[in-house]
Amino acid sequence: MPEGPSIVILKESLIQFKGKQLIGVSGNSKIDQSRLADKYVLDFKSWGKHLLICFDDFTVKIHLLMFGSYTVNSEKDRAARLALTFSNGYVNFYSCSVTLLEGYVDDLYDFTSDVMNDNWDEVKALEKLKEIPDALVCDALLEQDIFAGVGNIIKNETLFRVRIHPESHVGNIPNTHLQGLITEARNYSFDFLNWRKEFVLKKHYLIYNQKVCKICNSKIVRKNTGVKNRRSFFCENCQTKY
DNA sequence: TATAATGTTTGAAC
DNA sequence: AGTTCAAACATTAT
Repeated sequence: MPEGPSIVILKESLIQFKGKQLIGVSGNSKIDQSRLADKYVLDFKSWGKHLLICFDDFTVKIHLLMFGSYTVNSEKDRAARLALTFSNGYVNFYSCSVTLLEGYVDDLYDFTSDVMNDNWDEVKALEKLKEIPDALVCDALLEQDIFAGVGNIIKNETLFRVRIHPESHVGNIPNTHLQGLITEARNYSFDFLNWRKEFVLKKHYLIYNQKVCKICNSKIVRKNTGVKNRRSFFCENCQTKY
């Protein structure tokens, strides 16, 4: 569920409730649910892995973390964390993080750092990468302040596509390749989005969870890398370590 | 069945 | 005071 493109799918599934008035709010979330009662949802937005439910003077942030889920117009056999009912249907969120943020969403988020957003700014991303030359690129890609929405699958697939070794130091990667990495992070995220919509994401994995390199047939290395210590899959032969 | 995994925050420990 | 790290949360496929 939880990488950026999946949250875009979630957002799109909620368009039917945009502009609608809440007629029911429940769930075991500890936010002040009375704030939502009878309010109109102005919009549903996403920023990276955050789903944002926008009200006039506050924003509800849903983060699915690793295992969160949701249902639209159906139930799960489990208590909902937050259940929102409208005149034309309802959405339930399960085992997720729910936070109420004061203020309107556009004053709270910088959408230029969301790889899925139309306002994604490659130049800013490059500038931010230049500020962390000592970081490993596997960590940098997971940095939500730079690449909001990129998760571990997108990280691995993007690095393989641009033939960069996950343990490369950011400062050692030539500019043209850094630029290519930034472009591909967004590019692959949209492939991810389209494949996930068609339920064919897994069969398109080139490196993630794979055993053998699809280019050179050599054994793919699986190793936890970086200070974030997340799983990386890479081909020593095809990906350059800078 | 035990394990590990698409993630992030928190607070203790150093 | 800044960093590092384990714990916590919770579900599902293998």
